[in-house]
Amino acid sequence: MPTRSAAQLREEAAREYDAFLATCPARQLLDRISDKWVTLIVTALADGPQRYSELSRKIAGVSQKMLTQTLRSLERDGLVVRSVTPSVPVRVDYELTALGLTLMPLIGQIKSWAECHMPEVNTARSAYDDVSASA
Amino acid sequence: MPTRSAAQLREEAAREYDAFLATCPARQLLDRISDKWVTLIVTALADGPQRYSELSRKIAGVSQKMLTQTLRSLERDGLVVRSVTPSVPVRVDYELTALGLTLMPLIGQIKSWAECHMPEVNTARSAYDDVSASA
DNA sequence: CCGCATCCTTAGCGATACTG
DNA sequence: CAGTATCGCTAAGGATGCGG
Repeated sequence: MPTRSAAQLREEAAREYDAFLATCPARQLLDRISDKWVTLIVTALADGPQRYSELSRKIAGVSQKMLTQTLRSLERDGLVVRSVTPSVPVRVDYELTALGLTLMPLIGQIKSWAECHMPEVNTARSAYDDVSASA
Repeated sequence: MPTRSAAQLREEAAREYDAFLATCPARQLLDRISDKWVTLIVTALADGPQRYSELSRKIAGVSQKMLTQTLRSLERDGLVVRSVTPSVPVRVDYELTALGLTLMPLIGQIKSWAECHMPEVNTARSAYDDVSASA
């Protein structure tokens, strides 16, 4: 049992790590989670445990390779657990861990933001492109 | 003046767009903002308007090319405004727009999460690597 | 100071084929 | 079903040099 609470440890971590520094581990972590496949997989898992094939179907356009690769990195970082049911054929489920659950809502907000603000972005793009074209 | 409020428009947009679909515009937008340089630039601009050189210094490890390129895409999407002061030498400032300000806190949370939960991720990685090594 | 253009290298990623 | 392995390409992105 630590002499400091989990919340205190996180405060210390926040002071110790700085993602603006190129060599800081937090920078690397930020690079990983700032990834489109991570975003889509984590939000897909918001609905609860999912089978590999379910994720594959839900996240349109993801290749086997990227799905497996990204799931592995999420598992390694402790955001996702992989559970194998040794039936025939094999059944594999993926689920967010407690840690993954703390990140999920944040990422979910990003996805929602993209969907909600699409019209404004489209407007901005048209305006920008018009000015560029007339130049 | 629209017959529907901005909030209503966003609700409609949320129903219309789905980032899980590969061809949906919201998917492309999500891909863009799920980018490490976007994350760092937007959070850097949280402190208010910044000069190009300030951003360059603050975001360690970013190349001129990526900084300029990412700023341009953010400008096109209406998240950032670029203002030029025609002095000699030229002074260029970047600032979040109203739209950018709505995204900034969400992205800021992601960055904070990475910094705060680094210890837990490190622990998870060690555990994962140990199991892999012993296999 | 700001940033565009060019070259060039790397590695991210998709497609395909094969296994328990 | 749920992967692993290999090939091959494209595009991201760094380095350098020039221009307003």
